[in-house]
Amino acid sequence: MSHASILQKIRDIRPLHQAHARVIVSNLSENVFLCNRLMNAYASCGLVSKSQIIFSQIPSKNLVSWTIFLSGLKKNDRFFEVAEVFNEMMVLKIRPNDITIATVLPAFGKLGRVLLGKSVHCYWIKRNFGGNVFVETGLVDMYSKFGCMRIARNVFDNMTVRNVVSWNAIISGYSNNGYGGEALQMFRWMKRNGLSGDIFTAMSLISLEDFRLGIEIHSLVVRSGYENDPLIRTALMGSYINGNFVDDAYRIFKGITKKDLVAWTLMLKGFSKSGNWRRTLEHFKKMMGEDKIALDYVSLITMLSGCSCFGALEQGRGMHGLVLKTGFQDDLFVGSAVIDMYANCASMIDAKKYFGGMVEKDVVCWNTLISGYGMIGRGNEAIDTFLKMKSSGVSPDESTLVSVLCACSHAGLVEQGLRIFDQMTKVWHLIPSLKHYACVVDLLGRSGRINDAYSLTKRMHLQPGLEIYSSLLTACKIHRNFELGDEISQKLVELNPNDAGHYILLSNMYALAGNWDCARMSRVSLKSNNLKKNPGLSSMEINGEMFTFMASQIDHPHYLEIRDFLQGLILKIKAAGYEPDTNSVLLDVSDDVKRDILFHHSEKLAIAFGLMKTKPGSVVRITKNLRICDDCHIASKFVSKVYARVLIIKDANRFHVFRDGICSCRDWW
DNA sequence: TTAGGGTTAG
Repeated sequence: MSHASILQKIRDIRPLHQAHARVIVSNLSENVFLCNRLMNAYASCGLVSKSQIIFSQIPSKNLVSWTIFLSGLKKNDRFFEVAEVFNEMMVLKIRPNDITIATVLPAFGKLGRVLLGKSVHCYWIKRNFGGNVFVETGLVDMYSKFGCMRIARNVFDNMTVRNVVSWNAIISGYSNNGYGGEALQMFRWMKRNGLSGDIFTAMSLISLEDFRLGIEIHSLVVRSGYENDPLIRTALMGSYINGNFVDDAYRIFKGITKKDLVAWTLMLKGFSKSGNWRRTLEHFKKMMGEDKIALDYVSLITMLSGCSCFGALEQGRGMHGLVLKTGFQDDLFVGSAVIDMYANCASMIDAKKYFGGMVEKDVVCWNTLISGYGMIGRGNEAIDTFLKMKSSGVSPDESTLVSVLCACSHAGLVEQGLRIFDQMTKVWHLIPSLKHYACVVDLLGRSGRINDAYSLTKRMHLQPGLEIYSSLLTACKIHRNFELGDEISQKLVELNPNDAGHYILLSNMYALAGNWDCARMSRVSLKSNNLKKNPGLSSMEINGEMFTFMASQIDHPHYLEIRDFLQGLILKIKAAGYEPDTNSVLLDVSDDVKRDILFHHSEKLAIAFGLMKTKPGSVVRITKNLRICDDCHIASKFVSKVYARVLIIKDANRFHVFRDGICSCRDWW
């Protein structure tokens, strides 16, 4: 057999090294044809560096050498280098052919290199002699990854030849971009064209989370013989987790004989998404212990983001340690997850320290740090960080503006926020989105300029949506503007009749206005629509263990000791001047009942438990899933003074740091 | 030429 045909078949490293040695011994190491085959074989074994060395030593590279080198990089997920090498080709005026183009398009899609992708598309149109199903499918896939579904569809519609891969590209494109209906329509159209779909089609359809498709997908999976395919199973798990059916996902997980990293990581997300931190931790320990799974950057990010959501600082520090141990400290994604974890655990010193130690910082890292300062009410430091970011040469993006505006809003820096908004839109030519407008409405509304906020929503070039009206309604509630509040609430309910939050806000507002009939009516419509209010939960981590408290939860394992402690606590803070704010109880009941409800708020249970179980003088950290109520806010200030403790409470919006009778939010929230 | 898990802002 010739050297060439041997090389084509080799897919193992050892025989490949032997064959390579023979090529060298036979004095053939300058033969382009053989070198190309060698490069291909090395890349297929995952040894891109070898392939790179051979490529650099070929004296007269041809187009095939370049294409094989690019394809090796792509096969090994080295997309950034694909773009670099392709650019080099362009500089050297080497003209790519159809195969080269079909090779690089997916890399451009994954990298989000829109301009580069479009210019290659133009080049291909100019020199095209007819259709090419590989290039066209690559284009459909690339534009789908860019989120440009119109262009993707246009390319797809103009294809003269389509295979199952082309159909999969357009179906997954629609599915990944949130167009479930269109994905389904294309699937039906594909079937009418005589194609039944394969495992890729099934994966895209599974991720649609449309359970009505169940039987159809199931039969497709069975027919294609992939019923037990681990990929199909993990896709199903993901779908269940997105739909909040964690136990169903876990059932599938248990049935997988060889569980890989993706399956393990998915369950981490599932447990933490369902609010079960204890189970998340148990799962993680199992994953690290008995199954000895090596962590990668995605699994690290998943755990870090869990610690961040639950405010689990001790566990978070442990994860930080694992980041260093596994060598991911220079990864940008992991970096922003670490910064976010520290920021969400109210430890800005650690967040800033990690940020400072990063070799390279991208826009997400900066944004994370800015919003971290924002959440804790350190608005000036957020603005300062924003200015440093600009002078360091990193361009702000849409999220930067959201982070800065939020920070200004939390700190009451109205003029500064408005100035930055003005500058970003006029000088940086950033087109404001609904989110930006929602931030500005929030900024104006909180400071009492409700009319300015309202007229902005009428002036802007976009149709106001849920976000804008929610911000307005919150402002109406804070500043007791019941008339406008009523008008806005009606709009919110019309826009989304299934959101319990709007009914609650409306009911609370009527209650504040003393209009108990309307308040009751709003709660009745909540019930008649079968909607449930999210229960208020406060949680805290003590010695790495998470404790969760729900309002009036008398069956809590620590209830009796908490109740006794709480009685003493109330007496002590009352002696210091605390008066229960019964207005915070938006129910039409007697003052005695109101006080009883107030004293059993989840925050107060958590505070009592925290004071009992932690060392005197140490910081008590609590995370609440909803906004902290007025009375708990007042009580926390007294507790911080009377017990000489720092209380850090994170609510749905921001942090409140109570120290010596004062809150860091300066009662601005 | 198509594939499952991931970071910021509300």
